Amino acid sequence: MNHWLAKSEPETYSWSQLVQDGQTAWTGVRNFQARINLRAMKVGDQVLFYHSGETKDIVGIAKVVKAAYPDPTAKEGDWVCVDLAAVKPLPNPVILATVKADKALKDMVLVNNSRLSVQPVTKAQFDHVLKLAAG
DNA sequence: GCCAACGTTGGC
DNA sequence: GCCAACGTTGGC
Repeated sequence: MNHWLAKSEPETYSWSQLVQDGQTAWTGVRNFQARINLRAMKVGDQVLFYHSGETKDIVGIAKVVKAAYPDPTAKEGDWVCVDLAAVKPLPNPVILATVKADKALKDMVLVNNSRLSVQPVTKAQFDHVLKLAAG
């Protein structure tokens, strides 16, 4: 199983929206690097849900419920999306400053390339974030 | 509100 | 095919 981090501005699509919807099509990704990651996603992979902008924190865990398929919102170009479902919120959201300050997470893509909207996360990083979130 | 980082576009 | 200019994103 692989682990990922998906980024969204709360104003655009928030974690609470995902919880309310149960699951959603993760559309609108128009970035080559992110597309590679989308295509590598398998059903059952776990995804950290990160809010950029106001709060800048990892707030919940989602999972892939449908692997990459053509993005219906793409007018042109070979873009894909996946379906994500909410799994559970983190007991304590992990803010970006905490991630940055933690040596175990210094290689996270979130730290080094925060603009990438779909990022790979190692199992060690994933587990560490969960540990931080547990308090 | 500013600026750094990154991606994309367009002229050559 | 290179690179400058520009637009966008996101952290501060």
